[in-house]
Amino acid sequence: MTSSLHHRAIENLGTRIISGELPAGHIMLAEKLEEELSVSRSVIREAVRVLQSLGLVETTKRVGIRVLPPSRWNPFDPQVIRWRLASDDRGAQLRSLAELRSAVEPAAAELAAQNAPAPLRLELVDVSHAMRDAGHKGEVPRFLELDIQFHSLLLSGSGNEMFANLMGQVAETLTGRTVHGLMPDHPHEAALQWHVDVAEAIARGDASSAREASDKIMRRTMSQMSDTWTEQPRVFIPVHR
Amino acid sequence: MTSSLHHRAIENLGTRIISGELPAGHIMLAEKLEEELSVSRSVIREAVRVLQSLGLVETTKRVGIRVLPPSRWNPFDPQVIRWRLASDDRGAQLRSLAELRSAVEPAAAELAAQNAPAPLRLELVDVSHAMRDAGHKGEVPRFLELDIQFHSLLLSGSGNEMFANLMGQVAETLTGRTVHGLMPDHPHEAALQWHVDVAEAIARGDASSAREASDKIMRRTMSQMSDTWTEQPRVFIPVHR
DNA sequence: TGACACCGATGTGTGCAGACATCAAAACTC
DNA sequence: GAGTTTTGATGTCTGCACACATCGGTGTCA
Repeated sequence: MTSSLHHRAIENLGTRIISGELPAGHIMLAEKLEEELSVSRSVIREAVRVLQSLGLVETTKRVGIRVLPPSRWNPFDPQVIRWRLASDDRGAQLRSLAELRSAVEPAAAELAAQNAPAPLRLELVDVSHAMRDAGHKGEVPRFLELDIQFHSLLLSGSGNEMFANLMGQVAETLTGRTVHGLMPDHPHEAALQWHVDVAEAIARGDASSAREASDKIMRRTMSQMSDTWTEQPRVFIPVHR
Repeated sequence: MTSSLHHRAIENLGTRIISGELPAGHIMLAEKLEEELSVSRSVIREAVRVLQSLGLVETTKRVGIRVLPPSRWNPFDPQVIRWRLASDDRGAQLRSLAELRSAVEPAAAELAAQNAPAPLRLELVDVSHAMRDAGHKGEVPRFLELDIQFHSLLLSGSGNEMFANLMGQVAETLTGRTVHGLMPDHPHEAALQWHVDVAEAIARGDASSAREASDKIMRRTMSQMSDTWTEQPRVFIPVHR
């Protein structure tokens, strides 16, 4: 069902808005969109309604469908993130996600040490050991898979559904990092040990150690990635009063 | 346009799903919804599309409109958060937001110290001083207003649009805390000073001090609020493979 | 006789076309 | 300039054709 007309219309407009092809303030008419995409009124209307709920457009009678500025987009929506990752803003989006991750994961580690169910703790330890092995052997694809699983378990184990929801985005950034050759074949030895430290601290319920080790991982990750996006301009969203 | 039929339909179904009145797995028929809400097909269809994009329902031909379990909801969507805050899950939602905030704000403080534009830094210092005054004088409404502004400026100053987007939710939790009488008339003296410390550290570009002071605020806030939600069950979202 | 694969009937979402209602921007009048 | 009318876009309603997943019946084979 991923190629319904409705879905394709959303994809078409969403991509074009976020890429900047349809700039903020640009006005579209439902009728024009109908013929442009060769679909009926209902398809366009339903698509516009979804884009409206994502903060990408607003509709005004007697005017049309107005494209909204980036400050109005919902930056947490998975679709918006995906579109931004596919646009020129890719670097800025990756940086934002990395910053969010590095803030959240240590907190998730702390919470997981306090709340995670026992089986999850055991699995986390297993995965961390397997990561170390795969890292030593230079098994890149297997390492990536374990890496994703490790961080997913960590976020999920926090028992905070917002943290857990970041699993998907984290997986995408980790995959992207590997695919784009930003990962060495043999991960840093200390980083491997930190993953084990996080897992074992969580296993024994040591919240502050878990946070500390996770924080080390995140700080290293950030410093590794930061040179990729030093050129990305930052966006300061005004405080509305 | 906040009371269009479309909007009311979304509101009606969204609240009922998140409140649990329409449980996961429950199946609705578009036709039934039409007569139940006394609106036409197009209104229902557009509303269902939006709920679908929020992860609240899925549609299957020959079956109907199926309500999805909470693990599929987009926990970052402002509407979903609002509906959860209005439901029995209120406590769990507040806890999740507080945990997210306490993870993000220190990171935002660190980033703001590195990146915030100069005028924003100055305003932050002014607001922190005004907060201290209002706190001493026991001016509760003004303090709340300044508190919201302080934390909004902080998040906005990070230059991370995801952090900045949390302004709305933070404002709502701060307001809720005050309205529900969880805030003393005279805020803790140390907490007032910590706000000033954060602002001044940001003003002079001292990232680690800014983070540290912000961390103190967050840890105190968490320990203050934690007794309110100790009974809330945690939800562990399974890791899909 | 029983198990299993096939296949058509059924019901529901998806997509289409056209009409009228509504309402805010724009044009007009005074 | 203030108030009024016109206009043109979205909002809402309705009837229809189509796609297609599910279910139950039918036929085949062991």
